[in-house]
Amino acid sequence: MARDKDDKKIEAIYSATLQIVLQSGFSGLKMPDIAKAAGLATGTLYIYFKNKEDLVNTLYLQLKSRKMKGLFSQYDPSVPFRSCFRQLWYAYFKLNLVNLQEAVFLEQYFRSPYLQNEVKLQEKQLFLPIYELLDRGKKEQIIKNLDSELLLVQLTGPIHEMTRLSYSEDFSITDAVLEQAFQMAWDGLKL
Amino acid sequence: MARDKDDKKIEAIYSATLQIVLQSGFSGLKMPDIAKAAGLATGTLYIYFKNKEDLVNTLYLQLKSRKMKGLFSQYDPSVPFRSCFRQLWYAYFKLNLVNLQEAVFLEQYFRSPYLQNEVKLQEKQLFLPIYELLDRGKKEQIIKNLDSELLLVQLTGPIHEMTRLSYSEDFSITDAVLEQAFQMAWDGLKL
DNA sequence: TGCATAAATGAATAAACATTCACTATATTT
DNA sequence: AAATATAGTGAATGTTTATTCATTTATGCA
Repeated sequence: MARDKDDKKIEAIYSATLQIVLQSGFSGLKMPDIAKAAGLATGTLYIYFKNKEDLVNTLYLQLKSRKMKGLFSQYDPSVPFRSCFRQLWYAYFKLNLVNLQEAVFLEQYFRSPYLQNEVKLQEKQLFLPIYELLDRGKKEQIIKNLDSELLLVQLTGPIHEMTRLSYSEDFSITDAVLEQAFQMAWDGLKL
Repeated sequence: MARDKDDKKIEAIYSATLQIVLQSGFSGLKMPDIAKAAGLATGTLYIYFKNKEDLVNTLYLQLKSRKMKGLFSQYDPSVPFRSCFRQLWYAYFKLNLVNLQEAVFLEQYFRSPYLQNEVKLQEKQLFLPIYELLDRGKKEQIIKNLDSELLLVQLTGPIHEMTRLSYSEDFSITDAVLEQAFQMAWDGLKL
């Protein structure tokens, strides 16, 4: 045999891609730029990925699986409703905030020509445990008895928005701010 | 003189651009496609706009001014706080929903290489009357005394999210749903 | 240590795309 | 109705960007 492929290089490519997408969107994403930012030659990208589309789609799947892990790794549906809710809210928030790059990539991916239709459907399953939790809260008469889609929008919207804000502005998200945001989310949903 | 430039053509170009950005994002925006969708020859685009960048930036300014008008045309700060608030919330919602295409364009524009730095600053002024309204609500002890940035996030986030949802899913936004969404927003903010 | 094999390189090529331009069509003016 | 000035056209051109490939470099194995 000979040299092995290098996992660190793959990570470097992913990281470079996310960085560029954050700065310039998908329309600013160029293979030579990715290579440069990853400290590689252009051709090297084609050893690890068949082409640009493959790179983008593989990265998407990668992020999705990380997202899954981050969101539900600590989740325990057996504790009281409000604790569940709080745990998931914080997990979702941190997921988005800590990895703004990834959040922006996903946002852009979903409006790009790379998006495959099947992917769209898969995405919904990711939130299945959350839908279940909301149903439970309605049954236990703790939260408003509204369409789960609407409730979810109310929950994720401010988080996504805040994530965006935290990057462009100098709005620092302290623990206190976080708790205030959670309180507003809760007040909006609770009966 | 001779033929006049045709305002309908400019509108067709704008409309085609918005449509494509909605479907494929900025990275899917190609001059030949714009021309085709607008029912024009490629070259015609260059009669109305210097180049692609000019087209995109001009459209941005256009949308921004429409947004301004739509948001504040009915606004009357002399009525009671909750009425003001409700009026602006609905106005902002309709603005986003009715013109999903425009909302997506703006979202993408702000992550594109076309974004000029000055534009970023101007954008904030657009919301000045809203900041004032929030300050008033805090002073009158009607809403929570939190950072306006945070309050705004809580308000606009779900609206943006819902707008996105309304396109991709078959989630129909009836008057009842709208009122539920408003109620949640209000419950989140009120003291 | 040296051979075999695959990774890595980056200049060369191909493909995609923005832009131009020689030409045509049409409206306005006299 | 002819003259003319400008809009409109789309194939041709130039530029940017994705991809390939001949060559070099590094690694694992005998």
